[in-house]
Amino acid sequence: MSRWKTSSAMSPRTKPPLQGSLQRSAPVFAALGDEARLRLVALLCAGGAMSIAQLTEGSQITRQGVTKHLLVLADAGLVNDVKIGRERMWEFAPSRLEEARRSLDHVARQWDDALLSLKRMVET
Amino acid sequence: MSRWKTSSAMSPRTKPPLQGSLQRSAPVFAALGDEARLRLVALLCAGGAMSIAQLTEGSQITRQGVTKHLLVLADAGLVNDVKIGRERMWEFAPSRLEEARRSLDHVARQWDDALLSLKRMVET
DNA sequence: CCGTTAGGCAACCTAGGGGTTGCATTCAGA
DNA sequence: TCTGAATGCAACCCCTAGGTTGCCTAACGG
Repeated sequence: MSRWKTSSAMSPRTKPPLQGSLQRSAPVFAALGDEARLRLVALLCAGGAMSIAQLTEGSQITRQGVTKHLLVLADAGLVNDVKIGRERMWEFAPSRLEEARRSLDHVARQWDDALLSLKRMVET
Repeated sequence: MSRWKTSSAMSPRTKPPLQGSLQRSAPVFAALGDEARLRLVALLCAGGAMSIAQLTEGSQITRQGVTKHLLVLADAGLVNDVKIGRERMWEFAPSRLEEARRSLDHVARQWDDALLSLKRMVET
């Protein structure tokens, strides 16, 4: 039950924040919140599709570890996999990351607006 | 040892990814990767400084839980706290989030570039 | 001076994350 | 058809993230 208490202490006309777009980005941020996974994202982003073995090489962790990270990224919708022969190629999927970017932009803009209206209040 | 194997399978002139700016954003993303914390960020972002009690009210979790989340956000540099009387006011701190935004922009741009050069290769 | 309200501290609990190892499987190629 | 590379699967381990409860402290407001 995610009801919002419309607290009377809040400034008037404050609409309930996070009506969804930000909330939905939480899994994406969680997936990005790990250096190993950030590395994978950057690799796939710059180098196109890669196999697990390729992604593992040059890493500290095991192939199985890499696989798990890839699954996490896939759950978050940040990567897709395609089987080619005995290999499994992983590729970056930009849509969810775009969404997350927009969420951050939205938050930042909200902040700017708040600052602006505060400034206006002070100046008046 | 985060050495990069300059894999001969990679396309030429591929510079080591994540030379730092993205890597440093991992804690920020990790901090944002939780709905409760996203809610806090949005609240502080829109409503200015708030006390712990204010932030707790209308939430599912305990005051202590909120406190812990605030500490996580503070560790990530996303919020600041100021003690006023017996209250402790928390406010949003935009700099780290800006940095994270830029990181995402960078990744997205890298992806666009990769697509572009691929397209160019195909067309040639 | 006293009740009440806002927080801090510490202990505790539980589930899941990150990582590993070992073995089974599948497919490419000589 | 035999060997080896590329994965999949499952079990296991350890530690931390979330979350709670109980109690203690500090400061308002009378």
